Formats: sequence, structure tokens, C-alpha cells
Amino acid sequence: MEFASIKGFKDILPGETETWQRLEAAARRVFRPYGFKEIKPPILERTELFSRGIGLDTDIVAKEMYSFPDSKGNGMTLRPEATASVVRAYIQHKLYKLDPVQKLYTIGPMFRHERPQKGRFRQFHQINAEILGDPGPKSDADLIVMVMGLLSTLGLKGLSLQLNSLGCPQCRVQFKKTLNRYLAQKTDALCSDCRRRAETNPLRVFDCKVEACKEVVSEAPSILEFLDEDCRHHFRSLQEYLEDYKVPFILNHRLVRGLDYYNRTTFEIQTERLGSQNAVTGGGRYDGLVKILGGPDQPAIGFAMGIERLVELMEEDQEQESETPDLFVAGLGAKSERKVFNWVNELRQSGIWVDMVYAPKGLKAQMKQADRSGAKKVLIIGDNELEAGKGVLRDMTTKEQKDVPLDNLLETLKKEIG
RNA sequence: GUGGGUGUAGCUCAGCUGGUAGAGCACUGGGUUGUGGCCUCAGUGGUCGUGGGUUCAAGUCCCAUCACUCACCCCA
Repeated sequence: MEFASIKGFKDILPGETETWQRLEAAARRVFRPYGFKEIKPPILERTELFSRGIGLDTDIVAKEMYSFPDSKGNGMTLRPEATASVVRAYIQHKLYKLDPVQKLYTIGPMFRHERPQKGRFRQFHQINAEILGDPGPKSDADLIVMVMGLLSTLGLKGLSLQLNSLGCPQCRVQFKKTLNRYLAQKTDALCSDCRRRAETNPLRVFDCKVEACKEVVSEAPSILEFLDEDCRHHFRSLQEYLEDYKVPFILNHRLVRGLDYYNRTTFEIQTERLGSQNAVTGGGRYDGLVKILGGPDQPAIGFAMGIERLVELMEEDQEQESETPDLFVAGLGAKSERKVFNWVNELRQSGIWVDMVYAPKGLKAQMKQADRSGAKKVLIIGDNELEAGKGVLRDMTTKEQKDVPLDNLLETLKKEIG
């Protein structure tokens, strides 16, 4: 094969696109009553937007971005995530002047150069929603309730909401000190990766899957013990909203996010059914980001859902039967074929799904094709029927046939099919 | 970047210790000269991922390479 899509980039074929559409439609339907508006930022941005926003030391920026110089030598990057772009647009168009609180969502492709595996692609798609300009915790709860609502209208089972607070930068200073001291004691018990992490990014040790490290981590100090008064109250209040609205969650003080901009509330919605790429949604608060990117000091919270991962779950849960034509029109002979072409297209203009053959075929072959297409009824019009001024309408399930006059054909068919 | 697994027809796969490629499904046509599904008969379709090597002979053995895939890592 001379050409194939490049590694990690996939064609989404008919049969899958239906599920994609169902997911996107559900998202728009669920978001609307919450007052979320769609925003569609470009997928190419200046590299610095991401390096400054996401953090230079994150894996995403350090080794996963599709970055290249444009013809003038400016660093360009295919977006690895959407939040930075949404925040950029919020600042650029001074949306905060209309109303500091902006509820925005966007749906589209993201790009990260990672080794592909189950649930992970180099071009993948996300549904993102952000509430900009509100410090929470009511907005935190509102956002989480909204995602959980979307997931439950999709009928997905076996999902768990993991919740944590990373505190503010001030809380983390104390916590990191204590954690470093703890990890330094236990360094012999850690795997080689974690010894390195203990130096560079100690929070990541919490994510390690090596048994020995898990043990070390289970005894490790928890960030939650280091929250200051405000952060503690914020987190407590969020939990109360969720409890009142009966949203089940699991406190997970080891939940760490891979982007530097998060603070306070973080959450992840996980499934057990997708192998190791188990996060279908991740999000959290990023109160410092708007300012870091040159805007006013506005707080914000958001989430990202992985469309491919959700689609896979939806397909496992229910294989949906695809839609089928309402009518198939079989013409026989040159004269009738021209008439059929006109009738078929007029019916389509009124919204009825009508199929027909392109190449001339015998009636048997046309019936076979009609059957394969799943058409509910077949209208047969040959020279005999043209002569007699009436076509034959066959019901494919009951096998009943009846004559329909060709005068006023469209009205009759609309009634028969409706 | 590091490991493991797999590449044979459009799809799912078989092919034992090397002997020159098969099944089911799908597709086309006949049995029904203008009536689908079931049945039946026939047909189309493959440089066995690619390149090299061993051999009288390679889908099968060896080497290399590519692709896909799962896992590590990271994350949606």
C-alpha cells in the first residue's frame, strides 16, 4: 500500500461517526441549559502559549508537542490541549469586559507525539468546558455536576469520580518540603524512576505503579493535611455541594495532574474498561493561568473529555443499529429511469430518505440491493407501470404489494411512508 | 525512548515436521426471461507486510526492515 494514514492518526469511518455524533450532540444538549457557549479556537498557536501555559517541565511541552518553525521562523505548535487557547481568546477579545464569568466549551482535535496504544492517539479529540472568572467552589460543583450529567445521559456504567485538592502554591511549598523529606528517607525503597521524580517532580511519585513505590506512597504525607484555611474551606464546600446533589466521589489525595497550571480542585473520571488509559475526563482549577498568559487576574476551572475513549465505551455498551432508507425506487428501462430520477430527488427534497441504483440493473439485482440497504418499502416502476399509470409499492417486511397511481405520486408516498 | 505480541483474500482466520495457498462471511452471476432475505450451483478476488539468505523447493527456517498492536512512560 503506497499511502496509509500516519502513525497515531486515524480515519474515523462510517459506523463510528454515528457514535461520535451522538456524543457531541449529547454534549451540546447537556451544556446548553448550563449557559455554556461554544468557542472554536484555531488548532495552531504560537509555541510559547503552551510552553508558558502548560509548563516547560511537563512531559507534554518537553517531548510531546508537534512544533515547527513557520516560513518566517516563528515557533508554531499544533495544540496539545485546548485550555491555553481558550484562555488566550478570553484575554485577546477581552471577553471578561462583557462579563467576567464566561462559560465556554469547545470540541476538536488535539495533537501529542506519544507512542500510540489502546485509548491513546497522536491526533485525538476532546470536549472541553471552562468556567472563567469565578473562584468557586460553587462553580467547581456546577461544572462537575454537568460532566457527570453528560456521562449519565450517555448511559455509561462503571465510572468513578476521583477528587483531590492541590491547594494553592503557598500550601504546596510546605507540603513539598515535608514530602521531600519523607521521600529522601525512603529513597532505597523507590524504583529508579521515582528516585529521579523525587528530585524533579515529587508529586509524580504518587502515580507510580511499582508495588514498592505504592507502599512508600501509602504512608506518605497527604496534600490534604497541608491545605491552608481558605483552600480547606473551598474543598470542603465543594464536597458539600456534591454530597447534597448525590454525586458520588472518591477522595484521592494521590491524584496528580500532568499540567503545571492546576491548583486547588482537581478531578478525574476513570473507567476500568479501557486498559491502562483509564481517564475519560480530567480537569481542575487553574486560577493563575489567565494572569500568566498576560490577562487580568481571573480564576478559572475546566475539564477535558477524551472522545475516542468515551466512544469506545459507548460502542461496547450498545451496538446501535444504523439508520436505513425509507424507500427504494426500482426503475426498469430507459424511460422509467429518467422519471425515477426526478421522483426520487423530489422525495429527498422533502426529507424522505430514498435510495436507487446508479448503474442499470435487473429487478432482481435491485431488489437485492434494496434488501441489503434495509429499505422499508420498494416502489417498482417499469414500462408496464408507466403504461398503466400506476406503480407497485412493496412492503419489504410484510411482502404486501399494492398499486399506487402515478398521478399525485409524491403525496401518496408521503402518506404511505409517514 | 524501552519492552512483548502480531502481519496469509474486503473481513475473521486455517495452513501439522519446508513440496508451490484454503475455509467461512462478503461481493458478482445462474437456478426464478420483472420481485429481496433461506437454499443451491458457479464465479471474481492473494507479488502469503517488504527485502535478502539457506534449500532442488520457503507462507513455513534464518537475518534485516516496515507496519499494526499491547504495556512501560504519560495522559483525555
